[in-house]
Amino acid sequence: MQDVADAAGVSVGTVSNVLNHPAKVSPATAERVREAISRLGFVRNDAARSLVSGSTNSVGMVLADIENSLFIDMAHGAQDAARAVGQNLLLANTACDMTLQDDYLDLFDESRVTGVLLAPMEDSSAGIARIRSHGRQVVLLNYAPRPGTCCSVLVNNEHVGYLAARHLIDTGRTRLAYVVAHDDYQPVRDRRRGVRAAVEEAGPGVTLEEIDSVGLTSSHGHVVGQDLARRAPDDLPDGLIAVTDELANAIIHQLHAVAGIRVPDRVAVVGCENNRAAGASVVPLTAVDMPGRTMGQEAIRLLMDEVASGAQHRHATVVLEPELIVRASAPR
Amino acid sequence: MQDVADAAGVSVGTVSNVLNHPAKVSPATAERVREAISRLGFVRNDAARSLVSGSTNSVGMVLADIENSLFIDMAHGAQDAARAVGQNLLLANTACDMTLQDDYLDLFDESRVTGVLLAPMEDSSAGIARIRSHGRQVVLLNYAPRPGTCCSVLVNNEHVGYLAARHLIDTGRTRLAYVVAHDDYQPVRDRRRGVRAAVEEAGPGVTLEEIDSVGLTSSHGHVVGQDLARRAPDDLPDGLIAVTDELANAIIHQLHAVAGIRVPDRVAVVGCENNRAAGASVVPLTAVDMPGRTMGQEAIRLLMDEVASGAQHRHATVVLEPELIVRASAPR
DNA sequence: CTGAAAGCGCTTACAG
DNA sequence: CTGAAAGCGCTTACAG
Repeated sequence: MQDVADAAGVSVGTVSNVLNHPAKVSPATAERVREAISRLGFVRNDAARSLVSGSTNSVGMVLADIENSLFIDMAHGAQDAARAVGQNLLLANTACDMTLQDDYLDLFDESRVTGVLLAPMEDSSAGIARIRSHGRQVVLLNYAPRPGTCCSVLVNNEHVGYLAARHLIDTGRTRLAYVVAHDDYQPVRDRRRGVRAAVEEAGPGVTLEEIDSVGLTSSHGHVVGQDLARRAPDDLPDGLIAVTDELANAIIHQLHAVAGIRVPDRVAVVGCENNRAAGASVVPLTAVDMPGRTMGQEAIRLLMDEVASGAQHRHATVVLEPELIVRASAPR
Repeated sequence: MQDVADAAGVSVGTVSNVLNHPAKVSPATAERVREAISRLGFVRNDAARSLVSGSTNSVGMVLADIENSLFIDMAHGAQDAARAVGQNLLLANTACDMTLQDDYLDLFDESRVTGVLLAPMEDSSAGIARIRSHGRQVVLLNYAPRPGTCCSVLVNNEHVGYLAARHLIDTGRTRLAYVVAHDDYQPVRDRRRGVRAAVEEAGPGVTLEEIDSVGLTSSHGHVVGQDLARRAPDDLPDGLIAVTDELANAIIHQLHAVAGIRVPDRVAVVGCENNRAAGASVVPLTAVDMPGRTMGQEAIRLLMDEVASGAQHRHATVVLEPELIVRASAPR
């Protein structure tokens, strides 16, 4: 910066002003300074800048699973909203590793980002409390915070489960099964509640069986599908809800393509996320859609609200409603 | 930091030493300092730190399309390799927007990251040259740089096309079609060359038709599929290569599920990326696999090499070989 | 082993 | 409108 100042025959204060407060500088001087900047290839040092100002123009977003299109959607929405308010969005993927998650929270904390968006897979109260205690703002996505600890954007996951089960019941299915795993993951737990509520509401004509899967991914779904395929025909459910799309698709594959148990004729299947792959599967998947983009946008809005209002900020929770997307695996 | 020093009854220099060079501090003092740090919730200011040291512990990665599992794989590989050398990986998604890409390149440049990994969709020489001229190291992924301008990690995309076509020819298909779009995207162009080479090599018994699609996504594939389905049976190719998996899956869907033209019996189909969705489609997709994780790892390796060797660094290009994954859409 | 001091590259009142 | 100076929070030789 001193070099630029020398080259333009001004002081560093003036160079700083043309960069930050152009109105304070005469046009002629500004022009000379700009010319010097580009001639010398000067790049403002962000570290020094944020050291003085105490803040940055970046929002950090920590995602538990960048493979999952829901998380990608949240990142997209957040990115759009962040840019609209002049913030850059920096992404970090923890791959469900809590140590990594803590590292990234600390990294963003140390680098004094404007704030942090966190979409975790496990309770993260400790990490949140840690960086909040340093004054770093955090908004939680898709995971309810301890009451009053921070802002959050949630989907009504109970309603996700409810919509899925209700659709099956409304289309005449009476023997429902709910395939679930990873019950310590809050959204999963909530969906179960909704499934149960819909079944109870339907009365004694509808039964619910809960099938525990070892995990939430394709390979786990294949196992569940194989088990189901080995059952006596009378033991088969006629409507199945899988807590993730990936699970649903794998089960459909085993049932429909491998074992010849027609979907949806014999078993109708509903997924719970409406991931990118939902429409592309063997039998296009009926699924309850999670509004990822909107979640990301809302999260940025809450974060900027909090940053702007300072001490008088009140934490808020935004709960978005899911929507059923009907496809072939469980038609109308 | 001064607060910590006061609380522990030492100077700030000593506090800095327990953080950075614990060996230089007596155990008792160090303990007192650590206690003060945690009691006061002190967080080291990264900006000040990097202002002094002139560098950071973060690598920035700019991705053109976070929706594409190839890019996600590259991020994963890079993340693993980065952590192994004590670097954090910061991700930025440009959603194929070159303005955004330039913004993020500049952001990482200004924040003095250790280096930048860039996986673009278009020629990015200008941006690369700009930040390289400031001494910022860049490694290009999946896009060949102007010769001698930076390190890069590529896949032999010509061989991708070759493997796809060759597999169809080897399994007895003689009327090949290659569905392509976005020919200004280097990997796409390279794949075409490979397809042509395999067909020429096969001699006059094998023909190749090139079908121009408007774009690379599902909706474009549906259009191509519909057009094909309307053809007279004799006009149909018996082997089809789509330049992306997404295109391939959409075409299969139209042909097989909608129009009743059996895949692979009537038309065998091969995709060119082996994306996450490849195995989950109506007819599981035979595809040429791009080694995304390895690409990310190699990119970090090249970057750290360059950082370590300074002026005497020679740019290198790592070319990884693709591999054919045979599934039902084009069996052995 | 510990402390005092310089300096990293900026921004921001404050004079002029 | 412009310049000189202080200070942001650290790290790093250098004395002691």
